[in-house]
Amino acid sequence: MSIRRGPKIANPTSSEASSDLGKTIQRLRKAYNLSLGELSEQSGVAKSIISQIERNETNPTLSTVVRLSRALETTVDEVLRGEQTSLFVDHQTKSGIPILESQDGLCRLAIVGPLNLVEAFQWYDFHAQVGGVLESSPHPLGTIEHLYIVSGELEVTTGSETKIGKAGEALRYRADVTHKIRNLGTGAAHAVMMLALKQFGAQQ
Amino acid sequence: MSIRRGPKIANPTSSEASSDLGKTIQRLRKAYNLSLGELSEQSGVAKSIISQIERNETNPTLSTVVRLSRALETTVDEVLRGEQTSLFVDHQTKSGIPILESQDGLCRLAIVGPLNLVEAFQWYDFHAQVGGVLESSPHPLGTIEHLYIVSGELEVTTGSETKIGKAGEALRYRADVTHKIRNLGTGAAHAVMMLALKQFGAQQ
DNA sequence: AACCGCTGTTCGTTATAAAGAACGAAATGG
DNA sequence: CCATTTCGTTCTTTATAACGAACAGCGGTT
Repeated sequence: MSIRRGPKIANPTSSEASSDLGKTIQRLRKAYNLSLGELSEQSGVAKSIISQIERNETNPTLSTVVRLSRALETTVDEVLRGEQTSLFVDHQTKSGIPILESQDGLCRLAIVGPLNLVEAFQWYDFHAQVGGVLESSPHPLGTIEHLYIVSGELEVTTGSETKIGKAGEALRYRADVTHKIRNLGTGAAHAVMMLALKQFGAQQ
Repeated sequence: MSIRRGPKIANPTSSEASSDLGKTIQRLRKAYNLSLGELSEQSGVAKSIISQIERNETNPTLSTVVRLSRALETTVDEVLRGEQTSLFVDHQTKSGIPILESQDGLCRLAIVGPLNLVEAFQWYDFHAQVGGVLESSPHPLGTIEHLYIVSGELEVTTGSETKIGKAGEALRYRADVTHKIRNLGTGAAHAVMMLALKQFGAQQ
């Protein structure tokens, strides 16, 4: 147990690449709302292994990591560095990493639908508990955000304008400025968000 | 041998990540003029393994690839995609991959000196057989190239100007335009090249 | 309850990645 | 010419990554 071959590696199991891979993989998996089984199917990696990787109990093979990062629409390096990006949604950088929870822990964004999205559109599933606030820094110029409120009540502030939407309503607003989504209602809120980047089809 | 577990992987050994890692690793290693033993020492990976990796006879662990790509001053993704960058020297992208041989196979560039170079300077060892031509696309604006000819005779063309240097002479020219180094002499030529990026100390 | 479908975990097995030593082939040089 | 070094490869052994199946923990039905 003690005597190992590698004289350099401090820690036998954890991948030695400082930032724990596991947490990042898990964050991404959850951001896509995938279960271990689903990611296993998508990536071709046994779910038992994914489980172990997420808990840093194994030192995965390169091919395994490649398959996982492909299924998660990202690159190996991106997964490696773990980049919290510190903020919430930051898609400026393509293949940016969507993140799970807002700072207050009350909001949750998840990428919706099939993987392999085209660049121009991004779908999200948005959950906000009472009082939750999601603040996003500006997206690329021309980006429009569509918010379809499934249940609850949400207030959107973009620039200096503020609007309130109730269940069944849809809000549409520019997302190339700082914007906020707030749950001021009495219960949890659920919405579907679409981000349309400028390129083509800014409408619909 | 035949029945494998992974239903997805076509080829058991080769890392499944399309571009053969091995060739890239080897190209980088040779660009740094390292032997297997030396790279082994620098990276902490057994040289036998590096040998196998270079011949795509193994499916390396992530940590192994990380250690190698660190020692080779690059990133895992860079190594993965193999990116020939199609051209010869292309340092625009930091952590760019220096390449071994010119298209005609007659020139050879090798990074000189210790690893962990600072950004602003790059040292190369340059060998050109008779008739060899090294054509480089422009480096970042303001970059100046210094060529100290150790032996042989070289002709440098930068923009529209052409000069010839003999052994013991040094040429200095702008490298932010397409430039060519040609060995028109009767024997092989050997030179040391320094690339000075604009930032500070364009002279020295 | 017992029964599903789902989650994530653990277990047993097999193939193999990694290390180090040993090897043969060039290159060096005395 | 035969020793020495250095190169890359091959060999042997050990630890373990990956798999699939079996498992435990939960909600939700009938």
